[in-house]
Amino acid sequence: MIHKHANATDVANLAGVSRSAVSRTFTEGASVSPETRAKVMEAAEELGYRVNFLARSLIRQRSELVALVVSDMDHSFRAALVDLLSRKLVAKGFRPVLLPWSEGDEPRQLIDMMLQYNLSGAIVTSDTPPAEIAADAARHGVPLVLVNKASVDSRVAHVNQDADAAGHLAAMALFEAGCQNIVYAGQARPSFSIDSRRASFLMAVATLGMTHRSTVTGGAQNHAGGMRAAQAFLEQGIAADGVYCCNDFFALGFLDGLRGSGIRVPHDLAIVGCDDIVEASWPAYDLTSVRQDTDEIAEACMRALADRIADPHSIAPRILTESTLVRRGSTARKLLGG
Amino acid sequence: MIHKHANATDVANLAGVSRSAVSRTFTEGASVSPETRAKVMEAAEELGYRVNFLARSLIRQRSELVALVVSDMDHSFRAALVDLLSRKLVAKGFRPVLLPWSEGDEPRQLIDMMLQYNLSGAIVTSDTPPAEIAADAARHGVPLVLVNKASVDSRVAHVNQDADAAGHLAAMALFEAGCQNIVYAGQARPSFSIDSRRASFLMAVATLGMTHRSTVTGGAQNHAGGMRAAQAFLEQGIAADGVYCCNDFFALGFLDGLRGSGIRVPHDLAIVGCDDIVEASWPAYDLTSVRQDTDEIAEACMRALADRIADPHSIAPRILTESTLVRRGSTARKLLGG
DNA sequence: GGTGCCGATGCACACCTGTGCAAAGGGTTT
DNA sequence: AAACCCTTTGCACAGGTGTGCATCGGCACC
Repeated sequence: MIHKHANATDVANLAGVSRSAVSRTFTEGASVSPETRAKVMEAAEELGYRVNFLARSLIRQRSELVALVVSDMDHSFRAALVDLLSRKLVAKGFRPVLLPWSEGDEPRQLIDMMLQYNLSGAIVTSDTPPAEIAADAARHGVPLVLVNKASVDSRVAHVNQDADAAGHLAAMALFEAGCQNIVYAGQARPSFSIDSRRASFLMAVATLGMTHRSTVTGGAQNHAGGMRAAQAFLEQGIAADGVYCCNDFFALGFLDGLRGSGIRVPHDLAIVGCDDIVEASWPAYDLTSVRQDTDEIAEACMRALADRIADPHSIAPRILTESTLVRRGSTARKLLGG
Repeated sequence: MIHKHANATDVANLAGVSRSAVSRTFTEGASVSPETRAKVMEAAEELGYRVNFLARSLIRQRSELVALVVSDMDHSFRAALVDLLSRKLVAKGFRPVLLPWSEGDEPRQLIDMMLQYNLSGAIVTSDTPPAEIAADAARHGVPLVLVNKASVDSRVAHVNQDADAAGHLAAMALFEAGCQNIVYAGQARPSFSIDSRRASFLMAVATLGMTHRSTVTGGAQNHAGGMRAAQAFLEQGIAADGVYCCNDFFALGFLDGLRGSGIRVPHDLAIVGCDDIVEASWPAYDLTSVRQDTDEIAEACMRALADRIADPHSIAPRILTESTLVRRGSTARKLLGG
């Protein structure tokens, strides 16, 4: 048998109070006497009453929904971040709406959603820069948090990896491993987070007295791209003893691309990645990596979102997240006495 | 400047028609003359009008929101499935609300959501069986689709891997590799999808004349669990030439756990996993696997959901998804002339 | 006892849309 | 010309809730 879902009016009738009393019972900070609240709660329990959030959101002009815009979810760094973000959002009473993003998608979809659902906010971890989205969000007063993206609007919050520190850590790892001739491996297509890490890495390489020999690219920033980059590296016969890859996924592909070539890691070639995804720690790879703490990033997103919701018109925060170096076998040359 | 979001009434005034005409213009299958529709569209464009889905959902008693309940999103099979599901849902006009699920979470959260947001439906890919959820969903007429879970209610749709076929394929892969003495490796905690695959695998092992030597376990069904299982396998000195792992993530850990032990894969020991996650194809592992086609699963979920929405009171469909064997190096013993 | 204050309560409006119903209008058939 | 049908349109109600405002009752204080 299908129960018709109970109304606030139904509860009010059963409890012998006005509907306002019911509403106030379920509204934080409203003024209700303990006795009325008790009566209401009892009646609500009996009827299985639940506040209708659609109606609540309609009148409050704000829903508990938060858009989670994400591309490349098959990348485990992204998957881990989405997992953490959705957990933290739910813990705070929000509802994350997952909006998968593909290269070349119309930004209209997100803008539509912001208005159609009175979103509480949106968190964007996609790599393609949706400039219009930022402007529209700001114009309509929808809190927006961008992760690892170039800053586009002073009313939009940003959570970015400290690219300078990250690039420096990567260079330092290769330096400590005794490297002199460095190769940077990454994708061809420009991307804000990747490009800024690359710039600061190259600067640190120079500062530490190492030489940037060459840059190899390999299509997308994933495993296949890394394999292709390794192939290019081998074919060009570049004389290098250290490689920094744009991210871990790519670095794992690079390592796989070297298999069977006779080049030994780390003895002949030290390798460093970025992100510290879980696969980097697996024995088959044992990859040294510049760790991005997904928990810290997610936490920063929550802070930024709360800030925007509390005061949407103030200047938006820009939070820098720290990176740490996780030393593993792929840069252990010195320890091996090489 | 913050635009007050335009009303249907605003659009009606600007277009010189009634509000009903505006509503009908944006309602599929409603009766509006082409001229009125044109006038309305023009006015809507000018005001940047968008239908408020909260109000629409409120009156239609049904929102476009679909709950996506998922645990272990750090498992790349799950991440890939969630990615596909959310893409397909969005393509059909739904909005996936991500509800991360942890072992031991209260099912109340999902039930609340079903009623508070007038969900169009829910897709559950979590492993822990929320029996109450199924009953409540059926009682309130909310379409529910369970993926790889035991059947709990005839009004709930199921999308399950054909476990018999999958178990048979795994056994066949080991048989073709020339194996005789088989070990099953998996987690200790019971799980419907894993357990049913195990049962049919063991039956096929017997049918093909091979011997099930032993079962080793290793905590959770992830990489760490696989490594621990390999350790146990080595310590117990089990005489086996073939291993079937409960899933790929676990199998990769098992392979990593064997490194340095002197056991060569596939020469001394053939290994088969299940799921065919992307990492299985990486050269470092080159794992033979029983493939679960995530696209087929996601497509089946969409069909099941559509079926439930169209006719919530009919008997729910049970869709079996096919598995295929992806042969790779970890069972290539015969080809090597071993 | 009168006055002022404060918390609790109910009324009524607002949030924004979909749709049944009746009416209107135009075209076709008898 | 009347009768009929079909498409289009507007009115008004429904969906379920939050909250400002006025009212009311009780309590403290002078």
